[in-house]
Amino acid sequence: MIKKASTPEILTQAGIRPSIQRIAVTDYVLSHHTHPTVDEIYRDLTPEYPTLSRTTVYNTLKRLVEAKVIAQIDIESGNTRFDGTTTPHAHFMCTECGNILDIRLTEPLKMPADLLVTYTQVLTYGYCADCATKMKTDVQL
Amino acid sequence: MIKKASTPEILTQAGIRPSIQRIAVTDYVLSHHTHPTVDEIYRDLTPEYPTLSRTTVYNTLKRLVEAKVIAQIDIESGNTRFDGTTTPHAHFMCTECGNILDIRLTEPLKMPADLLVTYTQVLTYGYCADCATKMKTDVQL
DNA sequence: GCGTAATTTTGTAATGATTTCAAATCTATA
DNA sequence: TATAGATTTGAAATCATTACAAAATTACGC
Repeated sequence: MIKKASTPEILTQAGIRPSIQRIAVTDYVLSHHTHPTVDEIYRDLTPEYPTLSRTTVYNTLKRLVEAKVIAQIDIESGNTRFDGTTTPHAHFMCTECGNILDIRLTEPLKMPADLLVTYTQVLTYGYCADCATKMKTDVQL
Repeated sequence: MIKKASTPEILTQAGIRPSIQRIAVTDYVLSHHTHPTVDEIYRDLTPEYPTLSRTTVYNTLKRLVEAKVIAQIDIESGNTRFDGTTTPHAHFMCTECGNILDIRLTEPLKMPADLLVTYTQVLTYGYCADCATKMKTDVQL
């Protein structure tokens, strides 16, 4: 039986001292699978942590990304998003409704052997199932 | 014998009126395979076109991307880059020296059938061949 | 060619995400 | 409990990008 590590444990293992704020931010990203932005995280945590500063959110997220506890997703320029899932997977963003989906990659990318690849980001764009069908209805294809 | 389209022709076909400035910016991106940033393009064109405005460079690049004449690469957050090659290929950025390489994709990504994918960006990071060997030497692996 | 409307360019100002920084607060430990 | 070190905070700075309105250029009818 493997016990799931608690957020403070995860932080300690990553060499990050588990302060109240860091636990809150980490918890948020690990438990919400919505690929939240800095501001979404800040807004949602503010009611419970009224003194929380945006800077702390920025600093914490940066350290979490560096420690590979979470992943940074630059799928939308000008709005960095974060992902609690760090196992390799692709992302799809619907350009119509803005939804971001996780896509399981079936095969690893074949990269030239002389490159030492440490990180890969696969970003795809288009119309999600819902928006694609809505469009067909709208234009009577 | 297929004749290569001239830059004004390319612009006209894309529905963009070929002004002097637009031709210069388009030419620059199509002929430099360095994945330039807005500022690199602006700086390099300024000597020949002293009145050129940064806004014009931004506007032109935006229209070119929309018309799919060039591609936008968001491999480095906070520094949008542009690519004259629009055929599908991946990018690799060396986090040590900053070089960006084109990577030919051997197999298309398998995406869920219910998604209508219109654009894909594959971004990879790590150490290029040169920097990887330098590191080995440095640390005496 | 000339005048007028439409388009494009320009430069400045505004925006907005992110970073910097120093003071205030908190935490660990002796 | 005192103190040093780490963390948090909030205001100010930074920097890429966008908005906007005036100036310049271009297209086109007369």
